[in-house]
Amino acid sequence: MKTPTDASQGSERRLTARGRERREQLIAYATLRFARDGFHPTSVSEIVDGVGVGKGVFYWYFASKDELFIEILRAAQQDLRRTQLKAIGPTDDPLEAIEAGIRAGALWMAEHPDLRRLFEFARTDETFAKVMRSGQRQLVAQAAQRLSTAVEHGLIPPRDPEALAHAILGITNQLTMVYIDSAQRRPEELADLVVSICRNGYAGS
Amino acid sequence: MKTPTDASQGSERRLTARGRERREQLIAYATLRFARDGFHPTSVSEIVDGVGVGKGVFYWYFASKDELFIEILRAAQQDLRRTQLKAIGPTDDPLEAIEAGIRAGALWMAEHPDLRRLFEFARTDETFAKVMRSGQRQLVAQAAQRLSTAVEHGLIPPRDPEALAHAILGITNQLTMVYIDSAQRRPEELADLVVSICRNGYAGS
DNA sequence: AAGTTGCTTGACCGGCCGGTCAAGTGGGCG
DNA sequence: CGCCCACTTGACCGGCCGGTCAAGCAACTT
Repeated sequence: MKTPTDASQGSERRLTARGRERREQLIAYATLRFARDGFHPTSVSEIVDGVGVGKGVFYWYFASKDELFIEILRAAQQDLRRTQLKAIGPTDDPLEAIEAGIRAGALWMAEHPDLRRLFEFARTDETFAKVMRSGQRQLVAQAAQRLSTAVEHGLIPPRDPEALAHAILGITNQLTMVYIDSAQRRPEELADLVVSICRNGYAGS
Repeated sequence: MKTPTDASQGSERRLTARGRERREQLIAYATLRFARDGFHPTSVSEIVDGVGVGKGVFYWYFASKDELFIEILRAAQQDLRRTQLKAIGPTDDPLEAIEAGIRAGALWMAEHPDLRRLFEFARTDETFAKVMRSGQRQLVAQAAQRLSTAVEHGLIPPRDPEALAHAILGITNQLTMVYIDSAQRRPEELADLVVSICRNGYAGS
């Protein structure tokens, strides 16, 4: 939060290898607890107890409980976006790119249930909603770009690309929740389903 | 709310007209605050202060903060379901029924932003998630029923009706969030968009 | 050896939390 | 009129919250 150019990292302190390790340990355990019990119900004391360190350790690495949470969110959003871009690769076919993007998104959601739960909560809390909106805007922009290209090439009927991108997001989130958390299907199965419904709706061919 | 068949209510108190009014007042104000500031960050003290009564009044009408929240959720879910059923009416045409259901759902979401926000939070908190799952199951069952009928009549291609119902829910939630909360479009505009995307996906005719 | 700095400890702080309760208050009804 | 009871009050409770800090420890550098 000190370097004006770096938006995502606290990186205010010089850390040794041991320090970086401790930091990651705290992040990992906090992610687990926030996902399982919720952000507000999980206290800082519980986190440090769970890791087996004193309370001061937490405030050595993070300015506050909120800041830790925001860092978890930012890192997860970045990972999702990068995973999606990598999965698409350098394709020329817009339709193929769209499908690959949807599939990668669904797979990421399926494989990161904890982070998904954090996302869902964060959207409902005004303190974190703006972080979520920022990340979601980038994700939607990526997808809308590809959809727009497909419209220009006449590959799909003309429709608001942003609306479609949001719809894809909504389908992915909802179906992941149902088919991964409740019914415990395989991620690939989920991805196929999401792609199919996104493409065709309920009346499509 | 008093009928013994209603599983949501426990031992009720005999309320006078004045009592019922006070109760509704507390529910209304709590809904407002929970939606604006979140459930955990809003204290019981803030609620009674906002209404202008002593703290004991709250616990005269509600057993706990959690119970009040659950009652708000149950009532809202019921209202959504009833609104949807009423909007569909006694139609014979399955496709028409599906579209009317989607439209009514989207309109309800657009017209009840506070309750929508409560729903979103409640899904992320284990204490309330089971209430939400129960309500959502009923909503999805209603929709899946209609979709299933449409498949049987050969009006739409065969696909898992439950998956479609969940997809519709996901699209509705996501697009409402974007087009009502952020961009402030008219509810009817949103409803049209949701119906169109649900029916056709991104590649549909 | 002495100094520097990264890291750790855990008692402590003021404040707020959800919830309780003994003591009223007041409106309707016999 | 007098009583009952639905309703209201607000001080109070034990407990936990996020966050602080003086002090100690450990691993390098000089």
